[in-house]
Amino acid sequence: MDEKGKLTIYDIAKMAGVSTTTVSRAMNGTGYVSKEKKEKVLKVIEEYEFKPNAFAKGLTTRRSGTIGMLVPDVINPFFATMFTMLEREALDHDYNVILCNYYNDNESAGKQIALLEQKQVDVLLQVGGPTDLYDIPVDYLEILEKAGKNTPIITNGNSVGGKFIAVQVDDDEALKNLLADAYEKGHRRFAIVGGDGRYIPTGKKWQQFDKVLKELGISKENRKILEYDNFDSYGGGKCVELLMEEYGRDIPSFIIGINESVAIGVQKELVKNGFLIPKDISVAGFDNTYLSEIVTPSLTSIGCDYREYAKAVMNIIAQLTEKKSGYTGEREVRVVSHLVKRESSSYCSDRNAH
Amino acid sequence: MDEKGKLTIYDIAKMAGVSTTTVSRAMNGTGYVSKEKKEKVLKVIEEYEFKPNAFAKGLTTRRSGTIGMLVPDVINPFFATMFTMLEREALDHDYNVILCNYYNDNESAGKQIALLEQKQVDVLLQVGGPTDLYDIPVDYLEILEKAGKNTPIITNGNSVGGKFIAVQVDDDEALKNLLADAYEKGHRRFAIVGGDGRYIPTGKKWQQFDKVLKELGISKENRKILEYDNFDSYGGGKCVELLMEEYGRDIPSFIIGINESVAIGVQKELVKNGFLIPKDISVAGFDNTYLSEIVTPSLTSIGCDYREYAKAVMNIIAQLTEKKSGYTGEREVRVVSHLVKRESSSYCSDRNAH
DNA sequence: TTGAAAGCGCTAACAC
DNA sequence: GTGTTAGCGCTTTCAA
Repeated sequence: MDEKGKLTIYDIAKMAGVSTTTVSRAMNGTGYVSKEKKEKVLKVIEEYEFKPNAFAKGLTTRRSGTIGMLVPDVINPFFATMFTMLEREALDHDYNVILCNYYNDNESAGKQIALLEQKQVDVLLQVGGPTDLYDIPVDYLEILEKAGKNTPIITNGNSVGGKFIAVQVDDDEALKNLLADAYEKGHRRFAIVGGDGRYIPTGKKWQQFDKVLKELGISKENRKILEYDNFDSYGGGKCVELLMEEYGRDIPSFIIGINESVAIGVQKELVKNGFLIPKDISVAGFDNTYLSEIVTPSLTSIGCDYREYAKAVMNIIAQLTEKKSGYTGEREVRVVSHLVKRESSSYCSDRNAH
Repeated sequence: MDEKGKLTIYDIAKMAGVSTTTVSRAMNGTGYVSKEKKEKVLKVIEEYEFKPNAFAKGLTTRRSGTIGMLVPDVINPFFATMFTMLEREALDHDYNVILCNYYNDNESAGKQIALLEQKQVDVLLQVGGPTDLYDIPVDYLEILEKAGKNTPIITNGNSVGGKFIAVQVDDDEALKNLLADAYEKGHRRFAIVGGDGRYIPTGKKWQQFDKVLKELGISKENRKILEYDNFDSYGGGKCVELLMEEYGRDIPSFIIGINESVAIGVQKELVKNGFLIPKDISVAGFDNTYLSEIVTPSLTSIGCDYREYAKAVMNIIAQLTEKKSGYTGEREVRVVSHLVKRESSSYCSDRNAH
């Protein structure tokens, strides 16, 4: 027992009348231990609530049981939900998650990654931010690749040609359903607003938006893509302003925000300008966190099952940390989204206007 | 250099032509090192981007540079904001935060705490949940106290007679200002809804609500306290239903939700029932996260400066981990809240009705 | 001002 | 099946 009163494996070994090896084996289920000794050891451990020192363990095993997760902003419910579900899965595997916010500040991200490396995280998961870009900035990529030499990296965007593992959200089918349904309900003028085309998730949504509407026979000018380099509700409001500058009050009847925050900003600005939702304009968004549920009116939204996403990630991590062979699974995994219809979208009120 | 290609302090020592002791001293600023050697060592470290293994370091120093933070639910922006600000402060001190959600499940919390103990977190911070109770359940308290023998514990509620350190949010002054302003604007019938009186934050808000209104001469029946054991928007909606059951449409003109989520639920349910906010009813809440800003109408809210809160916590942690003396500061620290008025509260439309 | 050497608490060959 | 022993990579006495 050390000075702080903490038990060590030696104390347990002594009390159970066995060697430390046997204690270690009994705890971890590695190697042979007779049933009686195992029970004895486990009983002592339980009785004294022995908790092995993770530092000593990590020093020898070179595994920490810790996942480093990098996100731009947990205050955004999308990332919070991602984290929450991952953490829940991780706990089932006796993993912890160190969550790092980097506020879209690549320098801060660099510092965080260095700290995570020191702490010997078993894997680095980056959700959102630079790894979502088609072209990751070279300086940032360099930081990641250096870390990647010792630590596997998972992203939700770019796999950089298989260097990292990407677990992506696939909105294609759900977006198609959303648009088909809107068409069915009489909408003929659409817009998708906000976001930045350099980002993979934005790019994919745009492509599918354009493709599906084209197939439905919607003309180019009625399938408006409005880029606005901002992913929060402020950006959504701004987009409505821009639409009104262009069309006056005759703006598209179906507006999709590039993510949930943008869609909420769109709603707020529409209401401010006297539009009724969904009577005058229908609105939809992505991400489908609890926010879509609580805003007024509640928001039609496309999002993945976060639990499923977390399971996919944990599944990869489990494979990654099994020392036996290297990782042999896919370098790009997809988790599909679903459409949840709520109050913000409905029939087009003047289906013959256009 | 070990098999994974990672540098050790031995490699650095060799390259710099000094002993490992000197390298250690140069890195950590402990003990004497001549200027030249120090510079030499630091140059080598920088050049090879040496990152000392935190396990080995922690094994000897018994400090991890990690804070364990326990919250019921990071998806709730209140906790997310708390975490974000703490993490930012922590990073400035080269600390990381391991965030643990326990979903109001004390058993899960127990498992998380055990894991955090193994990982040798320097301090345990619990925000929300059982530690907010005037009477912490004995089984939970036992878990905490056991952990507390090796690890200092900070809560935002109960200090359990000085056993833990409590950093509390003090809403008293801001709540007084809110009520005085409402009175000024003609409101004479008030309600504070949601929450559970066994929780310290709820209890304190109730006390102040009652005290201030009494002083303003508001009768007992016009300073309604409606308990509802639920802290989310669902609970807020439910409270409006209950008020309407009791008063019909003649409900109090000024309704305060016990927290932000509840207030948002109140707003949503009022709108659903055809009330206009703030024309018919004014609404206010607590917490004042970005949600208060983005909901429609934006919500008048009372909340602390989270940055300031985080600084207070980090300040304590810094003192706690300075080995020299034990912690000598206060066992209960307060961070004051401020009132932010927004669209949801305004004049009472029928100031002479009661 | 510097370095040799002894741990920190655990795991994993290896030998029995 | 079980135990002995040699590390893992750092810090920290202690002696020089």
